[in-house]
Amino acid sequence: MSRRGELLEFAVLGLLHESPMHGYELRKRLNTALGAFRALSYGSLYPCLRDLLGKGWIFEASGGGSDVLSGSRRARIVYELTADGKERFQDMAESAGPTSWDDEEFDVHFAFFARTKSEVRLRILEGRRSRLEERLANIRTASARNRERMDLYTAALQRHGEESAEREVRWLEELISAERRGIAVPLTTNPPA
Amino acid sequence: MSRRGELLEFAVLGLLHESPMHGYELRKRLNTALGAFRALSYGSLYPCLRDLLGKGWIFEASGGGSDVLSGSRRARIVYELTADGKERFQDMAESAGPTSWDDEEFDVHFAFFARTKSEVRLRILEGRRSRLEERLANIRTASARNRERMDLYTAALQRHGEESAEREVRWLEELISAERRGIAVPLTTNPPA
DNA sequence: GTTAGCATGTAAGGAGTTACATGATTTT
DNA sequence: AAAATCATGTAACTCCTTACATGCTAAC
Repeated sequence: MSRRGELLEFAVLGLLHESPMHGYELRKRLNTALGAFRALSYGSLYPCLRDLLGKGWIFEASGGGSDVLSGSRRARIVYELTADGKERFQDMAESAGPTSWDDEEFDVHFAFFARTKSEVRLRILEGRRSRLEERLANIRTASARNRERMDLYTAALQRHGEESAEREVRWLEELISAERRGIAVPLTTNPPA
Repeated sequence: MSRRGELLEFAVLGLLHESPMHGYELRKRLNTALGAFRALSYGSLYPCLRDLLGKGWIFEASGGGSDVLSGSRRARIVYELTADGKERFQDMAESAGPTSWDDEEFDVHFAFFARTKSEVRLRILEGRRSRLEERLANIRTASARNRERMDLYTAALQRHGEESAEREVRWLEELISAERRGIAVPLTTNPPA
């Protein structure tokens, strides 16, 4: 029992793998860095951390880091990965199942691609692409079938969704061909001025 | 009790407002036409229909429609809106609260804009825009703050999210200015060849 | 001095999925 | 003859949010 948020656990382990952190900051990173978890609440995060402790994948490293905690605010609990935790993270990053192309799971996997084998990266990128192409096909047959009886706004929404999916497919295509050529990551566009 | 899926109820009423339908088809339309409910299951839909019946907002109009049901497959249950149901739908379409700019709720509201007052449409479009601009601001400060310690893939994911949000803001801007000029819906792009 | 941000947690409940149960019809 | 699609429904379970509870510090 207690299959509490596999995906959330994966994301938390991944962020802690980069550097030790306390809960409050973890939440902020989950909300911004990762596309998934736009609005994750503490009511999910803290119980998740409790479970990870129980499993022995993280431990409390409260006062020890390079973090400046001179002015004492409320005692922050800094979490760090155990050896087991690092192993679990690698297992999760290395495994690509049919759920890995779901919107949220894809985002999380992608965010940790730097610690994923190239071969697995490729499988996930391709899986994601065919998932989106499936979606596109559905939208297209649906809008062909209902052409007449659909009002302008519904059509506009569908068209917008179609365009977004098309853009993501192109993005994936770039990433896939770069991956095949052994290049790390193509920068999507020129950086903001 | 039984505050079962306000949003789902709204969407179902909206689709039935267009034309009577049975559950199976309703699900398909919810999955394709509306951006939300990409993967709605029967386990959510049928209980929802049961509740709507209980509230007297829809009724079973099984054999009566213009639908061809010559070759009898399994008896389909076709639902239709009651007068109360139409009223409820109008109330919901007309009301714009702070939740109306959430991803899913926005999509559903937008899909039914044809039956929404122009003034309300404008409020929802503007609310959605500022929600997205808020999100953009968050992403930008976060990526400025972490510039160094972020690996290429995490950065690429964030950049992609940023671009998607930017595109949606531009899309909204077109819709808003068209709405102000009293034009119905600008076609987003040239139709597919 | 009061609002906003930092920081951690719990209990109750909402909204949905998965897996199950059933069976006809059309396509391959 | 097998597989896919049509069609309806229930029970158990999962994951997450909301609302609550607490208290300190920085900015306005």
